[in-house]
Parts: sequence; structure tokens; C-alpha cells
Amino acid sequence: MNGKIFIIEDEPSIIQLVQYNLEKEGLIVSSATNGNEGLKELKKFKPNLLLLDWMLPDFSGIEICKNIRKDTNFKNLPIIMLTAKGEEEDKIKGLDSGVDDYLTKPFSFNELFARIKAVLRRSDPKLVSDNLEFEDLKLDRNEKRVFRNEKEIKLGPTEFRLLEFFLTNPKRVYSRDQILENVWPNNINVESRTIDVHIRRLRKSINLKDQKELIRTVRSSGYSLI
Amino acid sequence: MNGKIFIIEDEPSIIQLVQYNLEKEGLIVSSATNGNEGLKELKKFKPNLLLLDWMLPDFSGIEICKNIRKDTNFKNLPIIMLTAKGEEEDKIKGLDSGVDDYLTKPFSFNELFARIKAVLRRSDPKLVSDNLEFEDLKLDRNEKRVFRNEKEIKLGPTEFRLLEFFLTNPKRVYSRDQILENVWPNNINVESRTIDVHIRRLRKSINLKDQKELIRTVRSSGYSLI
DNA sequence: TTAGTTTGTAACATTTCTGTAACATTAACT
DNA sequence: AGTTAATGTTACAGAAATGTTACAAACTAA
Repeated sequence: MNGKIFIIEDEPSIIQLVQYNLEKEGLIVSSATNGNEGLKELKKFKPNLLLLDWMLPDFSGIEICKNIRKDTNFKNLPIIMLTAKGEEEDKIKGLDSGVDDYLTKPFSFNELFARIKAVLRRSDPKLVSDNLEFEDLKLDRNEKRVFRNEKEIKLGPTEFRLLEFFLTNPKRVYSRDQILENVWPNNINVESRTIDVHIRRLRKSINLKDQKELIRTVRSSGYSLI
Repeated sequence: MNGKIFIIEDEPSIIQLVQYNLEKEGLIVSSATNGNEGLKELKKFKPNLLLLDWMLPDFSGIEICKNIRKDTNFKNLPIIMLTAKGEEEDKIKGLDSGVDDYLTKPFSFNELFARIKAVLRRSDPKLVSDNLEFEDLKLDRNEKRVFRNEKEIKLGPTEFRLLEFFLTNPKRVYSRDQILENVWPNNINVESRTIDVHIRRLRKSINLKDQKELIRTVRSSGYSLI
């Protein structure tokens, strides 16, 4: 998982627990314990998602929510509202005010994480890194497997990383320099032509007989998925 | 999971989160927010395990701990101490005072749950009934036995822990570092190649003649069950 | 203690991967 | 068409990762 998450919540222990667990998942987390501070920090931090407590010392979550939506920069910022038990009837109001999802306290981290993933997947699919998919290609990062049309394809380590890299942003054209930086271990120097050879190998592996070519060559620019 | 768990902790939100998650796992949970109340309730509730905060409003966890040990009924009550960050040096004292394990805040619920299971497994194995299965493999944690196709397989201690670890998340690829961290006792340093040898031993043990290979090697990444 | 396990490591064997060079082909441009 | 630069393709030697075996030290149970 990638991305930045901002939390506005007045209970420090909740922040602590959530932050700890989210960071373990590779996310960047920042927080505030009241609405005023929160709105200020938000602009600096530029998160990909906001966790917002319903009841704050200064403002209610719904007020903050409306406030945020006024700012064009955050018009589409996904928000998950945290509500305490017994505020059930307010849920609808919450959703009306432009919240993407809500969660009732107490919640387990797994529940929260699942919601975050779901919301982020909608708003910014790149960030959710579980499995990568494109057309009939599927790449499972946990199991380190690749499938084309449900059929498993065996790839060498570099081929795997290469495909993984392309899949984070399919269709986008990457220069050889960019590929080098992102796919090869740091500070390793290889000839630029080496990439061509690996592309060739990857092509050979993923293009089973008479299937559509998946890697496009953009002459003098680089390669991309297509 | 069965059994009763008592929590003495002054932070209500922590109690709430822990209690919620433990109950989801089938445990019976009760709690107190200070030492006095806690000691009283304890006697009525008769838990199988106690979660004890290090810093309480009235007593320190260590005082409570000593107090409990005086009572013959609770002489052997397993205790897991919850300490805040930066109280590292106190850990030893904590263990001396008859605590079975400790956990530093903030912690993830999964960490806590793993500790609870580990401690309960020692003190009262009946309560922990989690056996692991995958394909035709069965691993009995209580009796420390492993079966393939109903036929028992004898494993050495490290082989057992290794297999146990893989079974918690079969199919997932684990790096040698992850394996090291999770299978070897803390702070023990062994060569990374040592893992390969243990994998080999495990393979030899669980792959009875001409049975399907169960451990997959993922070059440059690690191993997984398959 | 003693005999039998278990463990970590080193050493060697085997497999798989990687980078490069050399040559072939294609695309772009005049 | 001819020229040039970029990319495709192939083969191969060395590198790197993993498999395998043996052994001495540490540990256990009797």
C-alpha cells in the first residue's frame, strides 16, 4: 500500500494505534487532534485520504467535511468518518455531506484497513498494491505469481520486477532511465541496452502463442504496456 | 479460542478496542480501570489470563502483580504486561516480578493476540484450539504433531516452527529475513543460508516418496507453501 | 556420564539468471 | 533507394542463488 493518510481525531490512543498499524502497511500518516489544526495541516500534508472523527472539541466532523469540500484542492479527497456508537441516525447526514464511508467505534484495525483499501481503490487505484491487473494480466505480489488468462506464467526475478513496474502505471511510457531507476537495485549500473534484452525476455514470456502483444515500443522514448 | 480474559488498564479506548476484538475471537472479557477495583473484580471473574497496564492511577502494575501472586488462587495466573514506549529498562523488572510476557504500546491487535495465544498455550493448552491445515498437511499445535495424509511425520523443533510459520499464511512468499524474524528466537543471529538447509530438511521430512512438492522456491525472494 | 538428536556452517554441486557483445531487422529521414 | 539510428534477437560466459552433503559443536534424555 502506498499513499498518505491524515487523521483528525481527539483521542490520542486511537490515533496512536491506527497510525502504528497503517505505517506498518507502508502508508505515510499524519494527524491532528482538533478541527482547526487539522484544516491547516491538511493543506500542507496533502493526503490521499482523510480519517475524520465525528465529534471533535471545536467543530463537528460534518462541519469540517463541508469546509474541506469548499477547497477545490480537496473537492475529491476521500473521507472516512469515524462515529461513536449510538450515533446511528446521523449516518445518513454524514454520507450526505460528502463522506465516502463511515465506521462505528469500536472497530478492528482490519475493518478500518479494508475500508481504506476499498475507498482508495475507487479514488486512486495505483495506491492499492495488493494485486496488479491489466487486461488479461494478473500479478500477485504476495505469492509472486503472474497469470495471463488465468494461466500461470513463470518469470525470472528481473522480468517480474519489470512487469510489476509497468503494471503500476500501465499505458504510461517509461524511458530507459526511469526503468533503470525503478527496477534495478540502487546504484547498480547496467548498459541501457540491457533493458531491451529484458524487455525481449518479458515479451517472450508473457506473449503465449498468438496472443496480443502487450508491450509497446515507443521509438526513442521507451516502452509501455498497451 | 476459549477462556476468560481480564484487563486492568486506565485508557478506556484501549480496553474498548481490545475487548471488542477478543470477544470477536470467542473469548469472555471483563475489565477494570484501576488497581483497587481490578483486584476485587479479579476474584469474582476468575480469568485464565490477565492483561495488566504498567501505569495505573492508584498502583503500578508491578505492585498489583506482586499482590496477585500472594493469593494462592492466582499464583499461576498468566499475566501479560502492557508498557508504554520508553519504559524499556523496566522490562526486566517486569519479568522478574512474575510476568509471563510484556507488550509495548502501541501494539497491533494481532501482536497482542499472538502473545495471548502463546502464553495460554503454555499455561492451559486446552483453551487454545487452533490447528493449522493446508492441503493434506495437518499441524497440531497443542500436541506438536504433524500429519500428511493422516500419516504422522516426525519433525525437529526448528522444522516444526518453520512449517508452523508457513502454515499461518500458506501460498504467501516469505523472504529469508521474514522467516528469520518469525521462526528463530529473538535476537539470535544465524546465517541466511542456514534457512536453506532447514528448508531442505523440512522438504525431506514432509515429502514422502513421490508426493507433490509442498515448498516452492521463489528465486531472489524466498519460499512459500504451494 | 553416554548415546542419540538437533543445529549452524562450510564446502561443493547444480541450477538459473544476468549482462554484454555481435549481428539482424526495422523505422525514419533525405 | 540509401543512410543512419534505434530496436530486436541470439548466444554465451560468468555471476548469483539455491540445493546438497558432511561434520563438529550444542543440546537432551536417560
